[in-house]
Amino acid sequence: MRKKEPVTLDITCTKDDELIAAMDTIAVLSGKWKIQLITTLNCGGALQFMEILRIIDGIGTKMLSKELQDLEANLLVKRNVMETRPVTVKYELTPHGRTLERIINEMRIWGLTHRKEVIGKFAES
Amino acid sequence: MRKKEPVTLDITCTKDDELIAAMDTIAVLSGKWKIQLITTLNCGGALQFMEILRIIDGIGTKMLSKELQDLEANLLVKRNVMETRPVTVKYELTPHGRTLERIINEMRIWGLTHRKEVIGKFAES
DNA sequence: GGAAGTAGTTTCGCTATGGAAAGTTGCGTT
DNA sequence: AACGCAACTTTCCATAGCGAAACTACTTCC
Repeated sequence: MRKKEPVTLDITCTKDDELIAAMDTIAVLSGKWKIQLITTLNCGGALQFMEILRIIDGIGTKMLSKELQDLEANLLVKRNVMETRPVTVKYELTPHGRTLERIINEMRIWGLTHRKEVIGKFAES
Repeated sequence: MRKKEPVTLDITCTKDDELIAAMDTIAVLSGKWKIQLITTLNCGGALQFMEILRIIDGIGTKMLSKELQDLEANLLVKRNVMETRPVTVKYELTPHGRTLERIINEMRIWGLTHRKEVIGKFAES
């Protein structure tokens, strides 16, 4: 490959900073179970670990634990240890986590139109 | 792990189908260079392979080639072979590809508020 | 004939992601 | 003392994603 002296485009329509912000959003929602987990908590309210495990078909303890920790680190999910016997833990979306509903809804809508677009062009050929 | 008889939630607030649609959107935009590539084409119009290679700092020929093929398969990018000597190829967003601008913008906005949220809480502690 | 430019593909290797299964800890019940 | 249950963690393994570098194919310029 050639040596590339970085080209500073005169067409600077998106700042680097804003590009990274969009990529951050993707990063937060990436991972096989994130969207499903967020929508489950958005619909079901506060749920226990084992409850989520039974609701989300196919997920295992390791991935559920990891995905919950990811969301917690991003302040999207709150972990509440209940003083029951035996101890149970409830997970719920934070107010910040609930702001994801809007963008996930947008993704849902775009995904549906995309599907129609692709199926449509596929039928043409 | 326990045997899990799949639980059909009475809290059925999101249909499976719609969940998958949102995940499709993530899938289309996943990959290290997708967002940057789409915004580059959205801003720069029709660009040659080598032009993109020089604009997007850090990308290599293999990944650029692959990411362009991914987008083309999803009908988001059109590949135009120009009858120049030597042959050049121009890539540009399709009308469908341009519909991504809206959702990427939403991601950009959410990403910025998310950054403030996380930095804010971090400063608290 | 050799260098250089466009547009890729191929190979090798590393790291990240994700799954299955078993192990851990701390209670409470029988 | 043994079993059960919640909530995890750990280990092992397979696949996927990504990058650097080299290689291919074609053409034009010197």
